[in-house]
Formats: sequence, C-alpha cells, structure tokens
Amino acid sequence: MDEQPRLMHSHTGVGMAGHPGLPQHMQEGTGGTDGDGRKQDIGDILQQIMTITDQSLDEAQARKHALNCHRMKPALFNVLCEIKEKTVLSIRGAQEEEPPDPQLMRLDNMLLAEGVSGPEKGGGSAAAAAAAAASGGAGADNSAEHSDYRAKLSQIRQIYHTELEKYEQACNEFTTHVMNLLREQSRTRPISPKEIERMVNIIHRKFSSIQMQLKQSTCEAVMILRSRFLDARRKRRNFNKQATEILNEYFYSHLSNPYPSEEAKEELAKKCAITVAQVSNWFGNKRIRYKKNIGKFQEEANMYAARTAVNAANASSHGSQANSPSTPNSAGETGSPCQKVLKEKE
DNA sequence: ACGAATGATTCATC
DNA sequence: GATGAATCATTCGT
Repeated sequence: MDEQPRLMHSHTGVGMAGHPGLPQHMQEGTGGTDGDGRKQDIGDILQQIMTITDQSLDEAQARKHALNCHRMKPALFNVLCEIKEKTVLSIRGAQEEEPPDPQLMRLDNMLLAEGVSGPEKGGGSAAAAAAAAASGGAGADNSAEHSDYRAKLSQIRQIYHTELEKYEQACNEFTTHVMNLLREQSRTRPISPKEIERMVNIIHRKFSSIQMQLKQSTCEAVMILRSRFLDARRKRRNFNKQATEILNEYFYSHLSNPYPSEEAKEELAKKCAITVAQVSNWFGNKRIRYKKNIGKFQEEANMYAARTAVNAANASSHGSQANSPSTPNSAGETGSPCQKVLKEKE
C-alpha cells in the first residue's frame, strides 16, 4: 500500500500530450470497447470518493482500502496531480513570507519588560524592582505594597504561562493532526510537502493571532495593576522626625549654597534612610519654599543655625572628635551660620 | 471639616 | 541632567 505514488513532487514529469487534463496512459485506449469501460471505472471511483464521507467509519475505511487497490486509482491520481500542479502554480507566490507583526513585537517587548514573559525570577521582576527603587523604598510600610504588587504580577504571569502552554499544546496537537490527515490524504490526492508546510504555517498564524489576544489582555492586566501600584506609590508618607532634622540641619548650615553634591546627597540619603531622589526632591521643595517665604522660616533657620554652631563648638573643644552629623564634609562652611542666615534673609 | 504642611510629579528653562 | 516653579495628592494639626 505504501509503495504507490504519494506526494506530487514525484509526478512532476507526467505528460499531457494528448487530451488536456488526461495523462497519456489514460488516453491510449480511446475508441475501443475498453474506453467506455474505463470511463465507467473512473465514474465509479469519483462517485465513491464523493460519497465516502457519508459512510460510517468502518465502511469508509474499507472503501478507502478498496479505492487504493483499484486498478484505475494511479491514473486518477495522476490526473489530480496534473490539475493540482496547475492550480498550485496560481496559488504559489500569493502568500509570501510576511514581516513580523509590529504589534506582536510591541506586546512581546512589553511583556518581557514587565517581567511576565521573561525568565522566572522568583516572583520578582525588573519592573517591580524599578518601581521599588523609584518609590523611595523607605521603611517597611511600602514593602507590603510591593509584595502585593509582586503577588498580583506573578499571578498574572502564571495565568499567562498556563494559557500560553495550553495554546501551544493545542496548536501542536492540531498541527500534528492536520499533518497526519494530509499525509493520509496524500494517498488519494496530490499533496506536496510544501503544501503541508504552508498549511502548518496557516495553522500557526491562526494560533499566534489567538496568542496575540492573550498577550494583549495580559498587557492590559499588567497596565491596570501597574497604574494601581503607581497610584499607591503616590500615597506619600512624611519622613520621620530624625530624617527631617538631618535634612534641615544640612540645609540651614549650607544656606548660602543649599545645593548638596551628589556625594552629600548620598550621605544624607543613607542617614535618613531615604533615596537620593527623595533628598533631591526635599531640597528642591525646601529651596523654593524657603525663598518664597523667608520670614516664615526665620525661626526654624535660627534654631538649626544655633544647633549647628553648638555642634561645631563641641567638635572643636573635643579636638579630634568625629564630624558633626549635620556637616559631614563641609566644616569650612559652618563658620558663622547665624550671620549667613541673616545675610540671606536680607 | 478645614487649611497648612509636605513629598512627589510635571513642565519649562538653562 | 539639574533646577525652578507650579501643581497634585496626601498627611497632619486644629
């Protein structure tokens, strides 16, 4: 059964010299009494093929076997090959390689960036880490938000992966099924490997469009989660008193130039248990608010200036004592803070 | 409940 | 990219 002609690439040389649509070996006996018999045979075969789907499975199986063994079957197969060759030519080139879908690429990139489709990282993600860094990471109160965010994200991630796996499995199953079907059918109708390949491509395209929907909804879910998380991030917490004092001490002891260097910011951030960005924010706000209403801040300024002066005095009286906490690396500027403050105010 | 204080964000400017 | 200015959103004190 398997040695009979199968795939059409082995039939490309079939001649069509005589009657169009019929191979030579089917036209040899025209005119004779045998001709009518053959026509009858072909009619029978076609009829059987047409009705094969109406039959029960067992019956169809038996009929298929009978068809395969029919003496006219190779001839009919060749005819089908010829016709197919012509139609395939017209189909060929109609569907060429298409470039990767930009939207799909966007979705893929985003899922990767959000840590949904990337390698497993124990529930954490680049996005979560970035968000954590941006949100200040000050204290334990927002770590609860982070774990909530991470839990939700990994939930999304899990759903995404199980769904994706299901799709892939279904796609593979379906592809295998179709390929088997086509291979099976290639016994009775001409199917080239290229056609099977094309069919597989079509199936994959269909499935990837379904996948795209999954990716899209996953992206939406992540965006919603993210926006909620960002909203939560906006819930600000006041710095603790100690941190505010450290920042104020630095500010008023550097009132003539309240622009901490990057190193100073890092130092302050470390002392206050906040981020450098928060230090920058604080100084930005402080400068503008101080400038806007110097009078209002006068009392505060005097208080911190006095405190700094006392610290400086203590430091000098104790000789090689450690630096004052407010002025880690700018002892020169703390000479007369009170005067400076007053000068600034005028 | 209200207004002030305050940390964060956004936009323009240099 | 850092900063100023305006603004938003929340917290705090009353």
